Amino acid sequence: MEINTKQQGIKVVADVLDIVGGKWRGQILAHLCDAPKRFNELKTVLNRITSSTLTKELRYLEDIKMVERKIIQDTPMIVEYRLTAHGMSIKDLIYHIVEWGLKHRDTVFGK
Amino acid sequence: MEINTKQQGIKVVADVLDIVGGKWRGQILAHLCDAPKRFNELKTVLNRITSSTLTKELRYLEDIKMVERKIIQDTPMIVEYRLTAHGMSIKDLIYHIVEWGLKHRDTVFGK
DNA sequence: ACTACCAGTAGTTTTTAGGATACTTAAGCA
DNA sequence: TGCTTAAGTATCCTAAAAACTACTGGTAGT
Repeated sequence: MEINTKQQGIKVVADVLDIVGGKWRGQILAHLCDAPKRFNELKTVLNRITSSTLTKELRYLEDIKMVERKIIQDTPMIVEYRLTAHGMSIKDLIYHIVEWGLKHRDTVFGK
Repeated sequence: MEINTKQQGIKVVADVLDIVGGKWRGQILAHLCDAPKRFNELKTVLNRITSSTLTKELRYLEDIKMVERKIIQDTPMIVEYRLTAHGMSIKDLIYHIVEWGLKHRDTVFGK
């Protein structure tokens, strides 16, 4: 199982990590894998993220069609974020990340 | 398949992305998945990385026991980097990242 | 009347990652 | 007598990411 077929593989790794990486994007996607969530739900569950950062990250994920923003009701404004059909495809990958993380946490995250 | 069992899952996502994320770590690991490589081999294949950055990243990966540094010969100093037994376990994950990336590149990396 | 909730926006400041540039040591080559 | 290779170090610097602070408007609760 060769990863680097004509240098294609490695570039893709960088691209994917651009989407899923950073301090918050992976976590946001992971939370949305389980169920759609509202703005403040995400804010609560993502410890210590600020409104402005959360907004920015969500807008980015919308732009690349991973996440959908749906206004449920206005006044009081209620907004729901959910994975798009396309965004759902990330679920498997996130699952693999979690699996690896749980298995190797002691060796790697230790100390 | 629930990801967030008692908030455990999501924290792990952040931790794993810390290891594999950033501009270079994923790429370095991906290259080492295929075969051990020497410092300057990595430097060549990772386009435009600087020596100091490469050194920093490799030291980090050593610290967390993902990568092993082996001096093959001194004067001229020849050093080889390879995945540790433990580091090998990342191969599957990288493979999944590549797979997702290749499948979804058009939708997400387009424009 | 006051307070909190909801989903943000605006502007500024801090932090961090990564880049640029110059330098090192020792051997071998020409 | 330099020039090259290998694997780095040491400093400084910049651009981007994220944090901090303050504010919005309309509604419901006490």
